[in-house]
Amino acid sequence: MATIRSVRSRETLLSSLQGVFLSKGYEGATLTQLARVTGLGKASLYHHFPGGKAEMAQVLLRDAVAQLEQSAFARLKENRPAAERLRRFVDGFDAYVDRGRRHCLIAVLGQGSLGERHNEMIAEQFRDWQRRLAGVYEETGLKPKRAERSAQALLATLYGSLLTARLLGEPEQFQRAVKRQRKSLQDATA
Amino acid sequence: MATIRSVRSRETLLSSLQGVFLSKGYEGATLTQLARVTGLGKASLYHHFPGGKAEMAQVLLRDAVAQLEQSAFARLKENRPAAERLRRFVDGFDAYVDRGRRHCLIAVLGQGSLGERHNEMIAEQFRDWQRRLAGVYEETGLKPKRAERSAQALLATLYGSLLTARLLGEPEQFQRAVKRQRKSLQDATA
DNA sequence: GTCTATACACCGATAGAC
DNA sequence: GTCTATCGGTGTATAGAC
Repeated sequence: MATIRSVRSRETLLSSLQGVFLSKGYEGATLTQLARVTGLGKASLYHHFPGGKAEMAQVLLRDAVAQLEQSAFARLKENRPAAERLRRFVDGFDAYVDRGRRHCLIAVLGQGSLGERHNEMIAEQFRDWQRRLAGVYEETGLKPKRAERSAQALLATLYGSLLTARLLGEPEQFQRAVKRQRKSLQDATA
Repeated sequence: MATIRSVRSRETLLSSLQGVFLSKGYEGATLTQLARVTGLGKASLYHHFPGGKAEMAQVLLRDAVAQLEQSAFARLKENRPAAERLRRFVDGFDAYVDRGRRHCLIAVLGQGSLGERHNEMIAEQFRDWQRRLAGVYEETGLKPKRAERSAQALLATLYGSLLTARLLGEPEQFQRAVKRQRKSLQDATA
């Protein structure tokens, strides 16, 4: 079912769908909009996603987790000094959200009504990410408790500055927050 | 139109409606649900809010701004040392979101599709709040630039830890973040 | 794999009795 | 001020031709 061309097409298809869910949320995204941005008819969407809107969101969610993993969290495993890995993680997150101009689909769908099982999956994923971040903080010399706190604080700062920057309509605020984080990670291990 | 009893009733009415918008978002909240939680028929809701769902959200939004102002930001104007006012602001925010168990309606509706005018109103409100926070930080001895950064960082931390704590289903994470903020505000001016 | 046409439920909203 | 009944519109989803 997946020819070489269709693999690329599927990526652009998913990307178009993602745009709608990002800006409208799960409930706000309608099949009419989803069909329009993809250039397909509604019925054609059901060929690609027999489960309808719920399946689209599910696929996009897994996709977003994979992308964020690849863009950001994978860098925690590189063969570099711990502090440098943390800095590169921050940069990866920065890139994933397009420097504050785009929201994170996981956060968008995680607050919504996609069902308890999905929320639990997202929570599990976040717990894993926090653990891994804490592990790297430990490598920089922090005690476990402090490392855990730093990991939580880092994620909170990234998502929080993304949120407030978007509420304000000023992506620059997010960029400045990222810059500060980079700086503080630099200083901590200078 | 507003007898003494109806004033109290209106508060509980608004509170019920708020619960639906908080958990379902604007698009996700249906008139059927809104009617059910209030114990009224759909048609009766239109007596209280002739503008329908949009008016309910608008009223609730203004209400939330007023509540957050009263619970938290008003404390920045008290006759106390600046650092103590900041600490009391944090505690007020903590109380407003019920120690991390409840989301902030402004953040929920702000990301949504309530129209450009509302988003601009929310952005303006946040800018004002940031300015006022920065002003108090200046009073603690910080230079304007640093004060502005601290204000942005404080709001980002509060909203970010609220977001991540809720994604994780662990309000305790928010409470710990609040505790840390209090502590750092204590140390900064010990 | 995409389309047109359509089913059918539910949405927001209104009419009008009480 | 609340209700029942109902409207028109749109939402998700499907049938079936091509």
